[in-house]
Amino acid sequence: MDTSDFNIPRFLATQALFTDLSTEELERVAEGCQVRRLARGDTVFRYGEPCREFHVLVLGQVKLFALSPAGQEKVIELVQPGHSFAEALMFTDKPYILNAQALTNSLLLSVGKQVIVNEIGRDPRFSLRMLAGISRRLHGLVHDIETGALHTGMQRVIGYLLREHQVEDCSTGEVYIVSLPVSKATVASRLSLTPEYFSKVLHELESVNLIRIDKRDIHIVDVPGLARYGVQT
Amino acid sequence: MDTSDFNIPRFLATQALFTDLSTEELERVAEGCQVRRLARGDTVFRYGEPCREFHVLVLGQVKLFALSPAGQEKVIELVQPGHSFAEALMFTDKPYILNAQALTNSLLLSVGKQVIVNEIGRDPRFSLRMLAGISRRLHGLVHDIETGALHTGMQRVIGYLLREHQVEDCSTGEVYIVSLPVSKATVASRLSLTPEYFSKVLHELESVNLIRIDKRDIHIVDVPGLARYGVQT
DNA sequence: TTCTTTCCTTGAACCGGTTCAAGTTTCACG
DNA sequence: CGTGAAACTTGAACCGGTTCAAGGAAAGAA
Repeated sequence: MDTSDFNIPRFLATQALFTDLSTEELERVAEGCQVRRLARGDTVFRYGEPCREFHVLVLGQVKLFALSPAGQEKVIELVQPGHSFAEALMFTDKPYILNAQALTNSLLLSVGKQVIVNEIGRDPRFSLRMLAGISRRLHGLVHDIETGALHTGMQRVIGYLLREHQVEDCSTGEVYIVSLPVSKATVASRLSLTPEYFSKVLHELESVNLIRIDKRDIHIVDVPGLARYGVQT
Repeated sequence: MDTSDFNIPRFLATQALFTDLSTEELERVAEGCQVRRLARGDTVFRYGEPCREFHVLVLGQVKLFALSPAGQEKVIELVQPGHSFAEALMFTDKPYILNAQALTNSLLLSVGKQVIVNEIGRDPRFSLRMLAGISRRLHGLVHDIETGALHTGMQRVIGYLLREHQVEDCSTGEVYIVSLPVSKATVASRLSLTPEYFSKVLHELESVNLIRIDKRDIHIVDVPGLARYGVQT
């Protein structure tokens, strides 16, 4: 987690967006980048600030969130290592409409707008990858609006557990484990629930033997049963 | 509203996305387009169908909506003439994740994916306009998620009225008129409210003399008062 | 270890918004 | 016009989820 020995071009090459770029191109892009170390709680950007770059998280965790006038916070997205954020905000020439904050000590790579615009001018395939990336993000937001408006809290929790469980090791026999990446309160906000209600929902699912709660590890005991419990409730 | 005498290149030229294109380019793009007349209730596309084009509404009204398993519907967006939709879905090579249906008799221009990809290869400025357009859409969705999670029904209604009122003629002295573009039930769904509750909220606002309801015309009697009523309630 | 802080849980009261079930108005169309 | 369907309103009962308040469990720091 040291900024000095971090090889920017090598990291860029691992990103889907920058595949196919030659070594020279990668180095040129790296020129327009900036590496930042963040401590837990550090702000990456704030609502209203001008936006001249997008960000790729190398290590750690970052949350994107909105704040209500009253100060209440709604998590829009939890960013994991290897993922980027705020690409879209860069292209509208408008200030940030969200806040971003590190949830743990993190390493962040910020890519300046100019090098992206250059690359778009140089390679149409790059444009298409950029468009595809932003479109995928847009897909995700539409999905969130749908589930927010059409599903109950219970259904959103179940949907979250079932969507995330794929990632985890499926070799533990019949029991899948979802490790919550962050605090329960933060996951709750991501799902538009209060921490209290999220807790109640999880414990209801445990009481009917569909999951087992072990700190932040949720053991999914009965996957099909969990899916069924969603539609009826 | 006849398809035969509709000049595609001329219409394309009025779209922000296609500004700067030469007459020949516009004609080439027009080759990849298709004009469709739609009757009220006609489906433009359905969830799950493959997506090989995006759409520009020339005349009429179209709603984009999600359907819950139970058949309940949530309006994601109300499309007005001159506006486009489903650009983003085109770039992910995934099927439509929404449904689109005409609310009134409409005239629709569908632009094939191939001509867009061609244009991206030809002109980086076109890529940037495309990116800016999709990014703006993404902005809107983030805004919807925010207000959906952080604001009450009353606040969403007030926000809607205040955002829309700008468009209307501001010359009627001190009274602004917002004409609901579609049925109250549809606007309600757009705002994630039941028709019943939307009605109650509007009539509450009328009872405290902040608005006057005249069919689909909402006269905003007291703009600052309305804005204030939102924050306190 | 012990202290402190943060995170999580639990229960009871409460409320914003929904549902259901009328009734009324509006409007398109013959 | 009149008539039927669609759109809108209204009230009462209900419920999913929030709020508030308190206590308990984990995790870090000293």
